[in-house]
Amino acid sequence: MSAPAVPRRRGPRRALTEDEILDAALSLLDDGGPDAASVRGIAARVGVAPNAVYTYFPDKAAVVKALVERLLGEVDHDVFADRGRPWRERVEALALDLRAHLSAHPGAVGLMIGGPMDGPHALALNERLLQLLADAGLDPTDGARASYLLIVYVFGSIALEVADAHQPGPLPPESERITGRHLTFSATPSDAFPHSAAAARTMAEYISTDQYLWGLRRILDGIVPRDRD
Amino acid sequence: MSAPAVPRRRGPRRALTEDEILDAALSLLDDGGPDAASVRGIAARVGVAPNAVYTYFPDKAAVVKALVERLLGEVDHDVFADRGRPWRERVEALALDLRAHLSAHPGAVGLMIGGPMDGPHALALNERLLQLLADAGLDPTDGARASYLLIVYVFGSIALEVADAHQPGPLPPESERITGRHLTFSATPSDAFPHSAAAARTMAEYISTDQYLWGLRRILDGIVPRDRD
DNA sequence: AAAGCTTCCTGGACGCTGTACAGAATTTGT
DNA sequence: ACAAATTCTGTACAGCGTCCAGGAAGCTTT
Repeated sequence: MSAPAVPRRRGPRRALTEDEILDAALSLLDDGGPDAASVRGIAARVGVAPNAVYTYFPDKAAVVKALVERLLGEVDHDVFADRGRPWRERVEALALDLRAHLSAHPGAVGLMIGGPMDGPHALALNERLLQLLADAGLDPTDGARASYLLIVYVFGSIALEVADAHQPGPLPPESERITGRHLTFSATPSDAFPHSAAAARTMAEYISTDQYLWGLRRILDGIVPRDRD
Repeated sequence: MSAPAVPRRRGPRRALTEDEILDAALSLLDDGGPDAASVRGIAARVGVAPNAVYTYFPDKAAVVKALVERLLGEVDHDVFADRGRPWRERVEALALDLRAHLSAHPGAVGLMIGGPMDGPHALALNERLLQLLADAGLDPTDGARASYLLIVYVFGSIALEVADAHQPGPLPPESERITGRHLTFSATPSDAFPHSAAAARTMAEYISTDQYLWGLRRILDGIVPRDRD
């Protein structure tokens, strides 16, 4: 049973696997941003000639697509599929999980929203979200609409967050980025932009987890109004 | 008074203006997507040698930045600044205006969210949105948070919408894109993805103006709860 | 065991990219 | 008239994605 049972095809053994290529691409992406994840760079990292990559993927776009799929797959755990918990908690868990996974790879976020997310893992994610909103009592149409609203919010937030980083490489800690933004916004001229100048502190925190959750909860309130007292 | 009064600097007259370069860049972007908007392409379009572009902008990133700023500026009209109208209407007008302007240039959307939007026109947009939400009765902190929530939604929606286009060039009509998506989603296996298969119609309409407004209204409801009857 | 077919990887090349450098041409200030 | 400043061109370099031809490796058939 340990035998792969796969009828080995002809020709020399492969020196690599698709996964090793994706590993290399991701680590280059993390270190040096999108420009660093070149076919030549990937090949050098795994120790083959540049064009050997084309044995595993038809072109660079396919590498990117596979990488995006893999990152989406990492999230597909059932952290938020526990149907015993309140549905709001489950949505928040999913949203936080996605943000944590994706902002760990800032260079990949641009690639993700640069093309349609129509792979199997994206579909699986959508399915779970639809299930979750059905559990919340939404009818199928509203559930689907709400699902997309949430997806737009989550990916939009993450995209704007990583776009705020001024250089490639891993994101600095949140507090550091907020401090930097605060320094920038403090220079806002209060005569031309009075509201902006007054809101500098809050604007510095646009990229914070607090703002992320605040916005998410406003959306959930809009989807399923809470009781007022 | 028609005299520019600008003490012409030395050297030969400039053959172009910054705006002509941005025009060329935008039209290339519209026709052939991001790849087509190369420095060489721009230079050829305006009839100069490639490196002449560097007389007007320090590098390509500066061209992109200026182009993004210009597109944001086109929206800065006071369509939504009419403080006599209900604030919800004004937000919807802004959101629709932004979507119309930006999705007219799909190739530019990726460039827009690829970097921080911190130019003067972006700031002006933020200022007006803050003003609008202050008019709605929100306190400064909630107003700023709500402002960012709306920005995330608008730009996230547009980004996902243009990412759904499978080829460069202008977006096909909405109805056409929805039909194409419906064809795709109709193939969803209903055993593995029951909710998705059942919601295929709604999912095809994710990129529609209806869905866009539906999501926007849910967000507005979440920000300022409507009275229930 | 030998021959043949299939597959993998390499060296080299092509056309493209952004951009740096040197020089010729043009206009202004002295 | 001369000097200084500015613009644009020609050329070049390194890097990019990708294609092609060819040698090496290994399974399949004879």
